[in-house]
Amino acid sequence: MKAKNLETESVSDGEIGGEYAELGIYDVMLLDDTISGKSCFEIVRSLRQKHCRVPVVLLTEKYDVEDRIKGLKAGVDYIMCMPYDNRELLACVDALLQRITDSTEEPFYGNTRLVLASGKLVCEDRSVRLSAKEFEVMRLLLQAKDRLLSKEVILARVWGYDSNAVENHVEVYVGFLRKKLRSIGSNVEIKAVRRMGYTLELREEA
Amino acid sequence: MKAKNLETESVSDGEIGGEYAELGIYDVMLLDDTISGKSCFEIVRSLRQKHCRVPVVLLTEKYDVEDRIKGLKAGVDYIMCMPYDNRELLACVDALLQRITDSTEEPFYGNTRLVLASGKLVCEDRSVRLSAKEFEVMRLLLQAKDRLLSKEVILARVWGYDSNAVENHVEVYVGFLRKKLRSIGSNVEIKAVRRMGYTLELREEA
DNA sequence: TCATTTTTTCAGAATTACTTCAGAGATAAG
DNA sequence: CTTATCTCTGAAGTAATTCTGAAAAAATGA
Repeated sequence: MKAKNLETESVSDGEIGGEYAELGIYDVMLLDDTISGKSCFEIVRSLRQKHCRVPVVLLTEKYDVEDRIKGLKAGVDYIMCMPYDNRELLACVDALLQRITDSTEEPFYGNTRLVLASGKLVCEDRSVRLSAKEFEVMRLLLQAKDRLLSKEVILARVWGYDSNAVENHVEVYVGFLRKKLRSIGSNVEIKAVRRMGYTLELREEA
Repeated sequence: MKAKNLETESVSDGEIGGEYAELGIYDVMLLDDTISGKSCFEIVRSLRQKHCRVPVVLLTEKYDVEDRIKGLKAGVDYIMCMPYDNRELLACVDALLQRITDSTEEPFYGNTRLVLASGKLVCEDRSVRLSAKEFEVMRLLLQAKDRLLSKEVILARVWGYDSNAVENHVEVYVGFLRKKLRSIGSNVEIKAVRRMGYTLELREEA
């Protein structure tokens, strides 16, 4: 599902849905109570534990206060009982999407900031323009802060999970970004963690 | 058997199945009553005596209350009569798997914590990055808490039960981890128990 | 104590993963 | 159409992890 003029994709197995969500390529997740596999609560809880903040709407068969509490505790954003009013669902999805688009804070790390409006990487008084792909990769890294991002996830989010891009693309773009970071005297370093992925670190001063 | 999209492996001899299970590389064990070799009860009892907590589902031919009680006492987690409802079996396996997957909390011991997202071992304000293999071994040890882990089990889970890695690999990696634990001032110690394996302990203060 | 077994440590070798580069293909702008 | 920029590709170079075998140290038991 991407922005408005909602594109959707559905899976019937809860486990797999969870895996998809982790890829971080969706904007909102609708969870049906009657789904097979793990319980909805489990899916959400496990997503949250993995720091996946995708908004989740739970569609449930019956109204049960206990369940609702459980759901919310697990990290569900909104719960709707069937039969639900379609307009409410749409409104709710809109509201949740809003939250994302609203979070237009400029991501930063160390002395370096990514200016979304101009697509530039800024460090004190120096700046450098990023290409579209460079921008996407840099944004992901900045949003992850000091968490580790696997190449798989970066590929899925920047190139799309069904593209035929390979991991070398990520490596090449990380190379571009490193050069640009150096060129503006940033103290941010993109560190490769062998077999695990990439993460940001502050450059050690000599 | 791994998470969902269940991978399975089957053996027809109870004795051997028991040995496999002890390796600790399976998530759930389905035991068929009609199996040859030792009785199911024996297998389970012996596993439990060896502190192997792998969830066991017993599939039994006939409904016999006495047997059921016997099974549960032996340490079986769930009993199903044939012909059983596939959905019940799936639900039950799911629930059991859940117990495992739920332990996605960041494992810790003493003053030391393994941060899954960044792949770092953290102790108060100091931290150190682990390599992929170091990470796996440390995670196992932390998850085991103060239970004993044999080198055989560590090998099977980190290197795979069919790899040709030898016990020295485990010894070497335990060495790496000890050095890193010391480097961040952790009070956790990886203690070797001769002929048995490794376990975590708090370092004695002088 | 001494002999034996098991664990620890180490240094170098092998392997695997990452980095870089040069150039080809695409796409967009002038 | 030409030029410039961005993106992709494959190959070659580089570096870090992982493995290996052997020697040293520690534990066990006679």
